[in-house]
Amino acid sequence: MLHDPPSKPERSFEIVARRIAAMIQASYRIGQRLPAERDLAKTFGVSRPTVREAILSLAMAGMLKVRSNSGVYVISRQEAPDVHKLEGFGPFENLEARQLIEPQIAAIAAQRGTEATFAQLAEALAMMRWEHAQGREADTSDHRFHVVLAEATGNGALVSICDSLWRAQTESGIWQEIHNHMRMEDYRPMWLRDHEAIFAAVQARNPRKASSAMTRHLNNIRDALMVASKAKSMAATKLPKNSPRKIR
Amino acid sequence: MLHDPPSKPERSFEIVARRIAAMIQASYRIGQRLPAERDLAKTFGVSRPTVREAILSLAMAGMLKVRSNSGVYVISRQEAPDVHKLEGFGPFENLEARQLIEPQIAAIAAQRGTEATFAQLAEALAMMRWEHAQGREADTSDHRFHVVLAEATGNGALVSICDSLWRAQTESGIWQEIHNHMRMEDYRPMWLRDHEAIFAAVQARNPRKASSAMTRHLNNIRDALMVASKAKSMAATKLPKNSPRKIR
DNA sequence: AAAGCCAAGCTGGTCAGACCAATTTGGACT
DNA sequence: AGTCCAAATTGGTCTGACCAGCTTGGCTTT
Repeated sequence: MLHDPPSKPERSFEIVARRIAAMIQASYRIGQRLPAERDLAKTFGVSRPTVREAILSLAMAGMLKVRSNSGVYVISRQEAPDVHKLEGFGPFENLEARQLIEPQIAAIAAQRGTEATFAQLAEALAMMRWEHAQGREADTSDHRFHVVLAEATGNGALVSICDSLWRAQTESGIWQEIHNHMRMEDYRPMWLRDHEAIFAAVQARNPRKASSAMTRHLNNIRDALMVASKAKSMAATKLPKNSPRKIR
Repeated sequence: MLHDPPSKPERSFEIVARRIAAMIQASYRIGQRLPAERDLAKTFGVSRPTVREAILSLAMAGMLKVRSNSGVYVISRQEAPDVHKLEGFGPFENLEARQLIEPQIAAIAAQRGTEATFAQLAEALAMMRWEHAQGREADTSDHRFHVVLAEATGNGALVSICDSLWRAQTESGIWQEIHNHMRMEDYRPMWLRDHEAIFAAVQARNPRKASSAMTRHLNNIRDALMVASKAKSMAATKLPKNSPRKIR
């Protein structure tokens, strides 16, 4: 009851999309037509609108092609960015990998970044401030900031890795648990300052500063994570239940 | 703009999506909430499912963020340029990522490696020599060598990344093509020397030497790749006749 | 018998209305 | 003034229906 599903309220079309993707990878060839929407709906036990949303998402991911009044066809057997499946590692392992890679990404971004890059980074920062002002976690903007930085390298492999690591970290149950046991408000100014420093260094086209700013940021995350991890284990031993929940 | 007026039955959600995007760029700020789906449907004179599909497409494009039971929020004023439709990246992008990561993996392996690590690396090297003696490509042993090195870091995330990058590289069609256009025999002694140097540095627990040995190795791969890539493109343009075509 | 033609049926595209669950909000109560 | 609860709001999903273009199979015509 306490620990059953703090789970992800996943939209059902996402589940259906994954099942369709799996079905295709298992037994469909390129160019082949999928069953009709109505049949898929019956197969998966959902309504047609849900199936339509799943198909649309896969079409946008470049996996399917919808031809009106004809059918849905497979145009690629691999779903876009699931190249790296990083699951089952602790947040500390994940963080170490980020510490290895992201400072260098920041350095390259400082060299190769364009005005468009800076604009997108500034956008992410603006959104982060807004989310913080709302008293909300800035997960979306944080994700976007790091991915945009990776995109600035022009290297799709690095984008994919950075994206995977970020997702794996925030989706880890431990990470979520920890967020419940610490006052994130105390850290938000630091997160914001970290990102602003990275942005400034990148925009100034200073690779070394960008790299060290990113290193500092990730070190701060690691420190916070260690504090929280310790607090959590202590709380687990001393507080059986009824710990004051933060609003999420 | 869209020079296809006659027979382009555009799906209505695409029209709605464009209108929403225009609306946002005209008068919305980041973080701001959009009107409710029902209101948008009324505004644009379409049904709610159509609005939902439009919102979903913009969400997948990284422009909007949907929060259940709360609303739809602007996270970027511009549509993210084909982030999700990476058609797979070239071998050079892949190699650059490896150049960023693997030297550091080697350095960490030199610090944390155990006797078991050294034994497995030596095994991989022995296999490599044997495969070369057989006149075969040493892909299996090469793969194993790099993965074992990553495993020596004790970080599962790094193992996964290293493994993914290696697979993506060798599985890329371009990589395979190139192998057909160059005499790999000429390079094998170099590959072997490279790996032996890495192994020696790791076993000597010298992180700096391990890192630079790995860098040298990857630089050699890059050079060979460039030579082969050039040779291939020249062969394609200048030698229509008598080029040893592979049967496809 | 072969060629062409047309209607019935699939299939995606869209619409309308309804209910649910989670979030938000505002007022009532303490 | 602070707390707490219930109603309103909002996205999530379902049902069932109708439309328009493509497909197919049978039928007519040559």
